[in-house]
Amino acid sequence: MEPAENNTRSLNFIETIIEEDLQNNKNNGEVHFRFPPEPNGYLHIGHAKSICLNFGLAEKYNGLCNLRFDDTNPTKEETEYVDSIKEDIRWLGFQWENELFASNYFDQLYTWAVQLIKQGKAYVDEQSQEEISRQKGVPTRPGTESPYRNRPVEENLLLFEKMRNGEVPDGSMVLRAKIDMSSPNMHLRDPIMYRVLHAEHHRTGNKWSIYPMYDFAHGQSDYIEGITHSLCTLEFEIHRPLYDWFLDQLAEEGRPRPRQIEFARLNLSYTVMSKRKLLKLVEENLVTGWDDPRMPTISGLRRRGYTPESIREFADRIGIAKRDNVIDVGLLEFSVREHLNKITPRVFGVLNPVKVIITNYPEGKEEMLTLINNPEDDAAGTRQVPFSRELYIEQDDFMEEPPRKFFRLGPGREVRLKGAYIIKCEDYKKDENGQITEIYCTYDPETKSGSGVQRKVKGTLHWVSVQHALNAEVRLYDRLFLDEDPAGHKDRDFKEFLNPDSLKVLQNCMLEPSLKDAKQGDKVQFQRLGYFCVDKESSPEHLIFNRTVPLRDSWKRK
RNA sequence: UGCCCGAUGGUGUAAUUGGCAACACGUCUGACUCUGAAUCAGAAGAGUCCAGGUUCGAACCCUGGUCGGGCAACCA
Repeated sequence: MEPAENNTRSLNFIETIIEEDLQNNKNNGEVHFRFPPEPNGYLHIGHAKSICLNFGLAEKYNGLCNLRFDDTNPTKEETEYVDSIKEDIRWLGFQWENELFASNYFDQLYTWAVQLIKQGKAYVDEQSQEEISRQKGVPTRPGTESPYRNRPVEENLLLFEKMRNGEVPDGSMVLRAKIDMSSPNMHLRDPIMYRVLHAEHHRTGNKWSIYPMYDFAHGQSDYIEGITHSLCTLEFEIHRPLYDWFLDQLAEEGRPRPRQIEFARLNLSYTVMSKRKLLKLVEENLVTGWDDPRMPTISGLRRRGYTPESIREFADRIGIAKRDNVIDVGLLEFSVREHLNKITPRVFGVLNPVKVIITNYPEGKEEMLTLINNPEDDAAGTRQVPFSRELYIEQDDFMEEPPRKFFRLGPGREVRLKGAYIIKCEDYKKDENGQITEIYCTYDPETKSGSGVQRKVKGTLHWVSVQHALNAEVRLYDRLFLDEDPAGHKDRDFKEFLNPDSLKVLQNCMLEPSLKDAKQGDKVQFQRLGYFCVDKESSPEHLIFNRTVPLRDSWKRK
């Protein structure tokens, strides 16, 4: 196997480590990863980065990747989240080797805890939370030792037993590792291993009244599963000495010993990424749910019309490193456009319709015109679109007093109706508000598309035949926040930066009839406008399209 | 004022491990165009946080600073 040889792309720092390990035949040349979400919320694009990293590395180096739910805190975790997480990972296109739970290891963890007690390396502390936290000291000053720190092993054993048996109330006791209260690393100041929690666990029910803390569970879970490279985000860097300390006590010779490696989490401009903040948006109904198309959640992006391929491509583009970063949301948008451009059929949809009447086109006549479905994909074929005397075009495509560089319709101007004819604006009608109500045009029968005419006009418009048009609702989504870094302001709440126009709902949009049977999730390009997909709330009676992302627009930008 | 990380165009990531900074997004030109899209061609934009040092040669090594992030939950 020569992973990197047919790929000239340079390695990121984690791949470099892995290839070194492989070369040294560390862990018998095997690599095993895991993605370890806590089932306390929905996955977001930041998790996607981690998923793509772990599963991607497993694929690249012919290894395995587990899915492990880090479910050590029953007060926050729910099955609903387990299910959504699995769905999202599968949707992204990855398959885990084993579906596991940290709670699978509660017995083993308990055994290890007892072992540490017996070795005099753990003790039961009966002080209050406040007391313990006070003794912990501050980063710049050492802590002080608990009065219970040196109680006899037998007593510790007995008390720990009581904790497990549910004989003591929540918060009354904890099991602590005996390490070093004066360590400059706060996490080494006798960290808590177990707390008493009389809570029902989503998997173990009421079996336990004590639950291990992250630090006592994570590394050992990795070890049990034979994980070789345990990848996590930077905030766990300071935990690594503790991760290693537990393994030093418990790991046996000859078994793969996991190595924790930290990388920088993803930050995206114009959004927030913390589960807490996302939960807030959901709870306060500032969005419609975890899968609101404006959310950076996987389910939100899916509903918005993103493809798994585009997200994986994005994850690939942003790279892996250790420095803090903020990725321009434009890069995400570029990634979807790139994919959608290749795969979506082009269709006509008029979002803000205004009627065009072609005065020299026979009344009652209609013809079927042949349109190319996707110029990027010959296999996509063609479709028939009805043309008739009365059409809808976009309001934006007509101006009473257009500037020179406006290539669209205006009094006396000519444009091509895509796939149809060149028309000329002869007249128009306004209502009392100055709103254009009807535009009168003549068409040139000699200019039918495909007839070989050479006459050129600068502008090309999309259109929909009035009598054949499908009525639809279209939801235009924009970024959720107006500020590049809504969570980055010390004195302002991130919600102050919500974009009031992040959703515009348009009714009575006019679509070409081929969209009649569009199904949930179908993706199309409304020509000249953007990429859209059929929302889950859509029905044949009431079509609803979400705008995934607009087309690049070098006209509007000026 | 402790400890741990980090610092390369506007944004991200690279640089064959010491050999005169590359790629992508973005921006700007232009070509093409029956999508002002896509595509194609080109341009601008950093001299690698700063100051020393080692070296024929430093983004890479050393020293000292500066700035940014993280760490004081019975959360993960």
